[in-house]
Amino acid sequence: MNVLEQTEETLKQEIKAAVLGAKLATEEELPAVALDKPKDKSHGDFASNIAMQLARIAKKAPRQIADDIVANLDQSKASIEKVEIAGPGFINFFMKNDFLGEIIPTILEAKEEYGKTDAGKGKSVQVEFVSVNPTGDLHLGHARGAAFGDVLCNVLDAAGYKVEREYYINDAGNQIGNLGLSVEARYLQALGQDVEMPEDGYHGQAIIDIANALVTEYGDEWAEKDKEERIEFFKEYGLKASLANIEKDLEEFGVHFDNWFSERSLYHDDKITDALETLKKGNHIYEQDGATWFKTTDLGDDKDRVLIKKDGSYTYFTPDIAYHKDKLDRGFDKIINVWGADHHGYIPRMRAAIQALGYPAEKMEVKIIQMVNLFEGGEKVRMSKRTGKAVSLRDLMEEVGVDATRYTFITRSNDSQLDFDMDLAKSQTNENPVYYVQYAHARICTMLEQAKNKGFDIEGAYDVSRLTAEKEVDLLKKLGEFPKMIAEAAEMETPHKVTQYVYNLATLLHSFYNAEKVLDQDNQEQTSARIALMKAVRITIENALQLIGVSAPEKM
RNA sequence: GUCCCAGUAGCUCAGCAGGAUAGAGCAACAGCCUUCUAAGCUGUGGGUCGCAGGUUCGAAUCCUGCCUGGGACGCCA
Repeated sequence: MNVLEQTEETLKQEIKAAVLGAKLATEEELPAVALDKPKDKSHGDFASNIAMQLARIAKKAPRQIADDIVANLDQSKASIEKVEIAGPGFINFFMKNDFLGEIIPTILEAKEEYGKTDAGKGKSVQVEFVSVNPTGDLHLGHARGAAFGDVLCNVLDAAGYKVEREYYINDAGNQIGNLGLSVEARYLQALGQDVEMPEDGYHGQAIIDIANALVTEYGDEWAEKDKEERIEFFKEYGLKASLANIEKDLEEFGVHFDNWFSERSLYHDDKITDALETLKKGNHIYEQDGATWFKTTDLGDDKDRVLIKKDGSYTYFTPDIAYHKDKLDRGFDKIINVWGADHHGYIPRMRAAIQALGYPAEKMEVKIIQMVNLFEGGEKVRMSKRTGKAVSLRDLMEEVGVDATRYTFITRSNDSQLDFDMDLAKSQTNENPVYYVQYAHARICTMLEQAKNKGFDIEGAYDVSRLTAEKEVDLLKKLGEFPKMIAEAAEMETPHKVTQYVYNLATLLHSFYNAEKVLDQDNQEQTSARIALMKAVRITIENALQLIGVSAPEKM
């Protein structure tokens, strides 16, 4: 627990004691004491709405209750400077700023560990994300999902959860057959033959590249062979090549998976028959029209779903149930699926499956990533699956860069659609928030460099009580919030809070920088205190950027 | 027709585990570089929080209905 949280906790205890002391409510009646940070500084450091909440219980006017509470408050214990009652009955607490003095030593001590907490209490969470079919490149939408999933994992990890990142490889369905046919067509085209792409073929550049690689490696050897044998070979070759591409792109994007789970393994390990058996035992299965059905309507879905088609093959759903059973059987406290918006309709049936498998529905959580609209030159770019014309993750990394791409994706809530403006993301101007934050970091680095050159002792003793200027106090308070912000982002699964936080911190830094001079030969004490502050800000910015997966440059 | 997401400043979006005068960036306007990086700072203007009800001491936030935009509703994956 850091200083700020400790202060808050003590204050809560004192308020509770005061309420009980004033006999406004019994222990059982007392609602949880909540403190929030007022937006307006004139409302103090913390505000409590407890008086309003007690109005009904105590049968008194909120302001009267607030008076009673304040009268019973032992102000010495919680390092309170001043208490005010305001508005309809808010109690505003102004804290003695001495508690802020702890923040800098805490940060300088913790370094890259600053921000981490045990808020998650070691609970295990598995996050499955990206999981793109291995049939081509990752496009814009996948990139958003990748960034979101990865940063969510970073945040969960920092907040004390045990996190596992997993990619589910759909290497067993029809799409792999189509992949084989697509590679074949491209291969024969590369050899100059006039063949058409299959109906549900994959038109992306990635397949053309794979076909070209085949030509380079085998020449026209495969054109001569038996068609069936050829397609079988191309299937496996295409699968391997696609996966390698995907993994390479993701690694370059800074996304690393702990586990790549193959759908095929579910067949080999009899996991699918096991899962079906479990459903059958629970009486969730029936036969109709020559197919096997899962009665998901019993569990909140709006229609029943086929598991085994008339032709005897499984639907996509069936191995996916087995996959989820496998995940749950592995004993995670929670599994999170990050899905594209086009899959949201799939949630009720999966939730039904979770329950039919004997798990509580809440074990699985689905985060839906809304669509990304691409803008270039002020125009919305139309993507076409058929022609394969789409902006890929690779394009983004090459044209925009990893930092700006990741940052941009994490600025918005996952359930808002996102306009991705290529020109803006590429621009190295003040319109682009990622540079604004990185600039703050680089600025501090330059200052510290200068301090060294000018002979200041940047490792020496400092007296934090010298930091009393308004902008210094603002910075200190913001720095103190960092661990709590991470814990909140983890609990609410809202990684975009991190970009918001670090942007605000950068704003305070820039503002401070313009108002105050750090290095002052005539004021050594103030200088050492400010150097320590700058170091703490730098560490916090770097840690925040680290969570987002964005670099913290020392020079720009 | 059913379901999901969104609707907040001119634009893009935060805020939505109910709280005080609704925020940020961009755009607009006016200032700040002989001084640690001007990719920066300071200030001004800008709002029926889609609409209508309801719950509440209190609603952008919760509930219901409607409107608009996007998406999903396969024995495809």
